[in-house]
Amino acid sequence: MKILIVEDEQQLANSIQTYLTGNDFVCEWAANAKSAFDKITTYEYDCILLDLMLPDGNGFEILKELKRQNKTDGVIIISAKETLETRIEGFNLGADDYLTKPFHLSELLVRIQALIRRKNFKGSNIVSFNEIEINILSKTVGINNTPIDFTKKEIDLLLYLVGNKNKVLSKSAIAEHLSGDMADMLDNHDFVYAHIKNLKKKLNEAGSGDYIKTVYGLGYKWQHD
Amino acid sequence: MKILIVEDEQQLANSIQTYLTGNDFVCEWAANAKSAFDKITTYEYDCILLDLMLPDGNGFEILKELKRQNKTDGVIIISAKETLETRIEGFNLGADDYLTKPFHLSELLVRIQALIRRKNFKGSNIVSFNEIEINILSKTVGINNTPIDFTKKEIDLLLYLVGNKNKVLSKSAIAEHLSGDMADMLDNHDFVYAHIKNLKKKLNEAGSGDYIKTVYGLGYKWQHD
DNA sequence: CTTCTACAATTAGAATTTTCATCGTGCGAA
DNA sequence: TTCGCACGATGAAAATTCTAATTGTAGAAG
Repeated sequence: MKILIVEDEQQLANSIQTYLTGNDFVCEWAANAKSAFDKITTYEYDCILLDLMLPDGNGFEILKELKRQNKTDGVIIISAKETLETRIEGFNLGADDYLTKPFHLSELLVRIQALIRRKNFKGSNIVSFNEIEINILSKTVGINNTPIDFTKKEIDLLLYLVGNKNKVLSKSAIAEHLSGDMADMLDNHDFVYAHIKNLKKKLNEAGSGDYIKTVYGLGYKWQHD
Repeated sequence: MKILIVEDEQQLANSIQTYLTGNDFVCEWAANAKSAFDKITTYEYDCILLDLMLPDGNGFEILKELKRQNKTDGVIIISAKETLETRIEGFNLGADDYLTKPFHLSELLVRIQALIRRKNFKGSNIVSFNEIEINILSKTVGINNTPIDFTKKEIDLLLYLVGNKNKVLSKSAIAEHLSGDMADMLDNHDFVYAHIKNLKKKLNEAGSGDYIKTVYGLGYKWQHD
């Protein structure tokens, strides 16, 4: 895990570096905007800690450049400015997190770890489980190395169930999950029956039967070891 | 805006209260778990600041009670404990945010404001704009007081455009927004054309023409004052 | 001004998602 | 055990979303 620290105060940069190195990260340091520019265009980092106030330029310029290069994933802004505006501008430019100075190093560590977890999950397009292998991007599922086509909603449902294995998920929870953003509550959730049925059917045909259990009155669960 | 401060250190509670009152919030203070219990079952708060370590009980107990009462929306945990575990447990119990002591009061304010914005946006199902009024729940849109039916994706697109008025949104950004979770990048985004066309058509028929401008080579924008 | 190219609009149709009506089944009460 | 009822399953139709093929057009280049 490689981290770039863009920060002009040497004291702070040093203590961050020491702390992170002690937690198995590899750190590099850029003390000004120019140096930061050079590094981000040349190397790849898992995470960039970006101070907004630099001696030779504004951190937002760097953020814009990162956005142009499509590398905003993994940026944590570190700033003493704490107005809502700068915060919002940071997020709009694609930063992932925002930390106001002064902060605890442990707080920083937690956020870096959370960010890397998010990033990895987002980056990897394969989720596998027993004889089942799901490729989220291509919307295909392999069962015992035979490819099966599922629709987007079917994969979504499958992942939701698998991700909560041995836990009962209510019909309304599933409905909310599948329908994405818009909240429901008073809506019709019967389409869940249809998706459950289709998913069960396709799994059966592929030989992966009986993972999905109906729990009468409560919902469904993915049952397994 | 009413805020409950659950915190046993009087010094801290006082300074929070003073600061927030100065920023147009109404504050109440609970110095222990028992008092907090009484208040949350009796009154409604827009936001609850919850210290985890209290003289007569653990803050998690209060959080559980809030969950049981379905009032977890608006809880910010304030704690000196800063392990990943307590943090995760807090989020699992439905807390909205987590702040480690010591913190800046301005940081707290920003978070409260962000939280209340989220909460309001989530709670309200009506978004209105000029002669257009959108009810997210019923998936209906009124234009000049005439109801028009849009599909879910059409409303989604409409809201996305309106929410970014006068900003150009690229085709791929729109595609990503509409398709929900799954990341694309290398995928076909032509379905955006279809939705844009349908939306334009329905808006036109309702007499609200010409808000959506095509910006050649860049995307689309909702143009307005 | 004409041509060329890349992007956008349009249309029809395929695939998916959702709704609706009907039927089957588990579980509690008599 | 049998009945009744609420919940789940099913199949087919309706609605929506997405794809694919075609046509139209803005803007750059000659």
